[in-house]
Amino acid sequence: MPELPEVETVRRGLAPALTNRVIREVMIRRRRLREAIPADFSRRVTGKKVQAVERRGKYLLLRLGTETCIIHLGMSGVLSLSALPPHHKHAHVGMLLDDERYLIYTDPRRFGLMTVTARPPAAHRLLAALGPEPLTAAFNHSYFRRRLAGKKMPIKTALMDSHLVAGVGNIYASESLHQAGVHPGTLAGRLSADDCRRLTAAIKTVLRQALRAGGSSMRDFIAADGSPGYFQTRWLVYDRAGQPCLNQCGAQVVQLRQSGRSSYYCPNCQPSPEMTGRG
DNA sequence: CTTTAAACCTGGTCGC
DNA sequence: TGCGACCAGGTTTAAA
Repeated sequence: MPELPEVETVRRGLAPALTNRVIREVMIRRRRLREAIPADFSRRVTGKKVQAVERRGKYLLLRLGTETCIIHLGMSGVLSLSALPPHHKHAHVGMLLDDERYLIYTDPRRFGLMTVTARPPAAHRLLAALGPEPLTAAFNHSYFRRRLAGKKMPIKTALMDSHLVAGVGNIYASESLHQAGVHPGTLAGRLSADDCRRLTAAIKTVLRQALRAGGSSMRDFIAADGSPGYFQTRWLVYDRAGQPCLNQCGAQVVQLRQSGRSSYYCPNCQPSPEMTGRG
């Protein structure tokens, strides 16, 4: 479950090692991921120099001059550097660099993706419809409120829509709602202006905190340098059903299911809208 | 149009 | 010990 902070942590870890490296050879051991790796992927990537490692939402972008390699880690994807070619059962792609190291893509659940585009990556179909980056000024409460207006889906579900805002996943959606004091079941279009303001701020704060902790969310997340990335942060509500709210309000964290996903909230700190006079 | 559910996939856990 | 049921997650596609 790499969300924005984890992907950004991977980017920061890999950028110094990959920038100015030339990809000498590409080894594809398994082509079928979320989408099949294109048949001409190896040809288009081999011999190219990595000019920059960028991120958009949860997508990593290896800028290769005329081409850009687009990588998504899905929920179990890991990028690592190795002295050995890919050999692990779920190591699907290896790229031999000109420093004799391999960039290895491992993804047991194969929800990830790897492709290449010659166009500006922002115009690629995977990125074109993404909402604003949550840590930029483009994502602000007036934008947020306008996009939520009239929506009848729960705010938790809306938060996870990458077309609304890019990079927020299941964990940080719950954490942001908790920090903002908004019940996850509140219909998106019924958030007050102040709710939108607090929630916008909470999303930014929660993501920045996780980023500072080095990316926190994956049970099976390994940072680019091989160290576990999740040990520093503790979530206030996520995965804490039945445990006391860490605001020490005396209530226990409640788990509910929304759109097939688990959500967690504190019934005291995040009162349901029916109880606030706004429902 | 909006919203929801199913699909993809593997590995870990839980109950029997 | 084994086995089935279920859960985790991001995103797209299909269905309602």
